Amino acid sequence: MRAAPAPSGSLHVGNVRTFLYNWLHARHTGGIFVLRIEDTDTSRFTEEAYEAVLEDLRWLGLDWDEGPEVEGPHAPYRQSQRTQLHVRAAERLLASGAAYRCYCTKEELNQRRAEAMAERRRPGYDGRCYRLTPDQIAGYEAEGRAYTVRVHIPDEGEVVFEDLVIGRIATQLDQIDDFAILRSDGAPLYHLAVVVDDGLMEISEVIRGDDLLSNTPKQILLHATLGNPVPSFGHLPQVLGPDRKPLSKRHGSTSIADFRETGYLQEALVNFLALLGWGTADDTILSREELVLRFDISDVHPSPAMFDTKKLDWMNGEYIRLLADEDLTRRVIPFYIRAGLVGAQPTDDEMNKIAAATPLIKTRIRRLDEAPALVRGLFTRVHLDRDTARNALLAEHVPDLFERTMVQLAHVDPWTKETVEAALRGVAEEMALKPRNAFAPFYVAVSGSTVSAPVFDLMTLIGREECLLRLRRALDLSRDLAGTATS
RNA sequence: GCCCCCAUCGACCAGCGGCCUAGGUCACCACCCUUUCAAGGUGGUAACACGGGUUCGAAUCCCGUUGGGGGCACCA
Repeated sequence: MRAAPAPSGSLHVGNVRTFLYNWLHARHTGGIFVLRIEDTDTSRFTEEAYEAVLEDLRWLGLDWDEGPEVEGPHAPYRQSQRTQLHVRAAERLLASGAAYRCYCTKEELNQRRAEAMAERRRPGYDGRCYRLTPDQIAGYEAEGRAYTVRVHIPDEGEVVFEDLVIGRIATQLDQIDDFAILRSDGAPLYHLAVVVDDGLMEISEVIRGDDLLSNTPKQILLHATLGNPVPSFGHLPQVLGPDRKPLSKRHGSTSIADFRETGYLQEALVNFLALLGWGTADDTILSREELVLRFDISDVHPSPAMFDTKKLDWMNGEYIRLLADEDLTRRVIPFYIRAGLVGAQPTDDEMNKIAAATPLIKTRIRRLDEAPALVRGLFTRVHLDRDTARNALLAEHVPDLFERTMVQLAHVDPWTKETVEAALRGVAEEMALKPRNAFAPFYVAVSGSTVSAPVFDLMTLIGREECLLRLRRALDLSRDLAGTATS
């Protein structure tokens, strides 16, 4: 079995899902996975896009057996470098009489299409150049008129194939027009290019988006006239946005690069995407190995699936919790750097804090980019904004609480999480405060927010001196607020 | 306009004629745990689009309706 998904633009949720299903199918069946780049549309496929596609695929861990960089017996693997092969195939079809020259100009075609629409007929090509007499052809040639090359499709009969995910599809030939395979400037068109490449690369299974479903009979016909064995086809339904419309840029960014930047794990993304159109009765979290083992293309849902960010976020959190601390630390560092918490080259002291913070954030983040906010107080003396302070520090007992605690903390020895915690709990008990009232003020004093990593840990990590400083500052602010409030 | 595809909780999947009083997961709600926020635990709300057949029996098969999507290019 050989499969060759062919990205024709930058990687996003939709085409990565297609790519992943190809990959899973190939790995599951022990087949060969070929990567072919369809880069003939230079307006949307630049050299940077090419690099980005390879980088994204590597990041996702979707490796290919033949294709760019690894190469293989069917090189080149970039469609833009294969045009001679396509043109040669077209010439063969022309010579055999399966294809013919069409001298209609674009203007004529557009006009006839408009007329057909107005008369409620099919807007496709009417086949008139197929019926040209030798004299007419000679006339056009003498004029030096440009021509496209079209394949002739008979009106009688039907094309039938068994789609791997949808099932039996039958199409009447009168629904298919004589479509063009070569432009008047000699450039090969899409249908020709894929069919020729699939044939030459001995692709046996074509798994792609269902936007190509209606065009598949054309390609099957082409394969047949070219003398290729016809591959099996499997068409995947669209991925939908939250509004149930096909996912697109309108729905915000769906590019793989952006998911990476936002702190999604490739493991989670792969798992999640695999479940978009396929699934098992019970399990949701499935490792790459389990996916390969259990994935079956014939189990794929024929109906479109909606891309649900909430479930992705949950799953990403699950995968974060599954990581070893060292692994999570390594992955989260770039996010601390980008958030400005530490420099591009963290100091030893910073590295120690980062490592110590990992277990504190592990159950609290769903995306890596959420980490910095939880531990900001570890690295900087966060600003206390007055609204947060007013909510948390204005209560009557706060100044007393802080003062007593500061006295206790001054004597804590050694300075460990246990002793710090004991000091705070001691004061809380002494003042008969509920946990909420006893500890919330410290969160704000130390981290600037009530949403943060656990405060005993933070206090321990920033040290006695810094800790007392921040409490002092919060105490002053608390008194200041109380003063303004009463006056 | 013509052709094709699709249709189970809000979302993703399970279901391939009786195991269905329709199962799992996310989300949502409640409770428990708890130093904030989470994580974790327990429980709960919630669906076979509609109408006809076929059958002893239908979410599962057939037909139609409705709704959604795609295609009909000298785009890919």
